[in-house]
Amino acid sequence: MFALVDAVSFYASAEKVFDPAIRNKPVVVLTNNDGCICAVCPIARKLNIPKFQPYFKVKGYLAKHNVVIRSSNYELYADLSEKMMNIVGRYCDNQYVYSIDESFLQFTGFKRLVDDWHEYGHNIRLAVWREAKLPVGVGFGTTPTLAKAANHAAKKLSGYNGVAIIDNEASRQEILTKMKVTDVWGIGTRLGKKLQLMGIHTALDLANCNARDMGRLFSIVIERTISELNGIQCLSWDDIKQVKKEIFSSRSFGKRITHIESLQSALAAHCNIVARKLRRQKSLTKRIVIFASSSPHENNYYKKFFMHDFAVATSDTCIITKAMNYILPSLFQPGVRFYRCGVGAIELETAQFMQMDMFNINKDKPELMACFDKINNRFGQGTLKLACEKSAVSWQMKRYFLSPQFTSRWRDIPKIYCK
DNA sequence: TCTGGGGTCCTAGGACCC
DNA sequence: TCTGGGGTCCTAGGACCC
Repeated sequence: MFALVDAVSFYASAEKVFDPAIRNKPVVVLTNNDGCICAVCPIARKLNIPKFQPYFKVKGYLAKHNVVIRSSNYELYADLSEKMMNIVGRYCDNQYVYSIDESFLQFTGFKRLVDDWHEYGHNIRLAVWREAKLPVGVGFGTTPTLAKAANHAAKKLSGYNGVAIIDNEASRQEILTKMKVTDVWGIGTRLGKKLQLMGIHTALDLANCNARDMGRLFSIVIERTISELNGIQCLSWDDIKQVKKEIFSSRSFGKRITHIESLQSALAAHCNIVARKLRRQKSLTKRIVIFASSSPHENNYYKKFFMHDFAVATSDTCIITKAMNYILPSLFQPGVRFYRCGVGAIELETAQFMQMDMFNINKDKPELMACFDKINNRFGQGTLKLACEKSAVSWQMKRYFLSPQFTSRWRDIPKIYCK
């Protein structure tokens, strides 16, 4: 048995945790640079506010309906996420945190312990609400894809009230019939349209297709999805938990950049993030890609990238940043109004089986990096950084509607007034 | 003033090699 | 004289997710 636990519009709910005044109001959260809407709370959803629309296009509509607007407060979300995951983790010895607000649980040998999954799911919901003030949905299923489907039912279909279970043919049919095919995990709008033309409208329609034929027609992904919808497990626990095959860090700037120093500062920050992520999943990279571009919405769209190969795979911030600095002059072009840049680690290998090079001395400093991580994890990211990262003032993202750093800054700590 | 997110994986097609 | 197989790697772009 699998379960998927995730929060109801996590970012919007997180904004409500320390601000009871907005709990009963429509709230939306914007992406970096206040670019698009990325989270819509259930109250705001009733106003038909579309997700991932540019903010400036719906500004007027939001103002008209007194919608509360917040910029993304990642410091806050990261803390609340950790808190939520710890609570959920108490209910299963086998948890995988899949994204900032989702975690998969795998229950093996729980038959004797749990005789009512429904009650168990509600216990999880109750605990998260009581301790973290976050609403979550819980979906149980015999495969990861069915757990995802049940989670969808728990949150979006009427009559489930936050918990849904697919553990027999009746419950499977009932839920899949009520789901649109595009609500299935792995089926997006593009594939959805093609399927509609084939007369496949609901999740059950899709489940009833021949997996092999559909696989030939589309891809291996859809083949696995169909099997999983039929209770045949294709995604093993190890698949879900698999380490990333590539790691990127990129961001658009708060304002356009025209100086090489600013670009260097931003790229150095991305090198740092990528290297940290590599170390966290115990990977090394053999090759990185460094890229920068102007805005695709403007004329003279400029877009460039460069690859760099390492003789010995690495996760060392200093080595990766050095490669970036080497590439930087070729990437930069005077006159271009840079809008975005980033760093990607591709071709990863596990740190456990490090392949050395006979003619190159390994310059990694694992002890230094371990110390670096320890200090930054304890005192906050950015406490220690390379000099060429400088400060982010020239390229920092716009966050006009930022809520206080309730959990990560002393002066923002919530205050309770007693009469 | 002028505005448009970020991350990961898969696939098709071409180049190249033996 | 002219034709033919099969594998790997690279790259751009597509698709999906939250």
